[in-house]
Amino acid sequence: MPSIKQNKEKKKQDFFDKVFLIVEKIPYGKVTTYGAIAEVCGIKSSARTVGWALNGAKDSNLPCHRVVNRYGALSGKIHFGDPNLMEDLLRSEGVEFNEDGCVNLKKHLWVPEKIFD
DNA sequence: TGGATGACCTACA
DNA sequence: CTGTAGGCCATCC
Repeated sequence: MPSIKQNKEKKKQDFFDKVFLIVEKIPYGKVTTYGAIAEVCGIKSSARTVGWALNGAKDSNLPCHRVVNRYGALSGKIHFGDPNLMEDLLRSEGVEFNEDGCVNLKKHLWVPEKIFD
């Protein structure tokens, strides 16, 4: 029986590709959230999967340091190798932090466009 | 095929 | 506020 399994391979590549494109579009001095990316990717209910995608993105040239959680906390800083690297990069871009070490989403939150509309 | 993992989010006590 | 629980989707073994 004929099977078209190659379509499956393409799908996962598509998902990663979406996340890569969005993160790559994050402007200077701005940050976005996993939920926002997930929504644009079409998996709004699974911000978790977005983080997983970034897990592979950290090996890429993507500014993963501009991706934070809902509260603006640097939840993924540990995966940068140096926990201080993420904060230092954002501060270097003019991003402000709160006492809790969270990004001031009020001023630096950036929502990606639905490029897949 | 299915359990385990993951840089999350929301809700409830 | 903290802890617990469920969900959600993709990947690995």
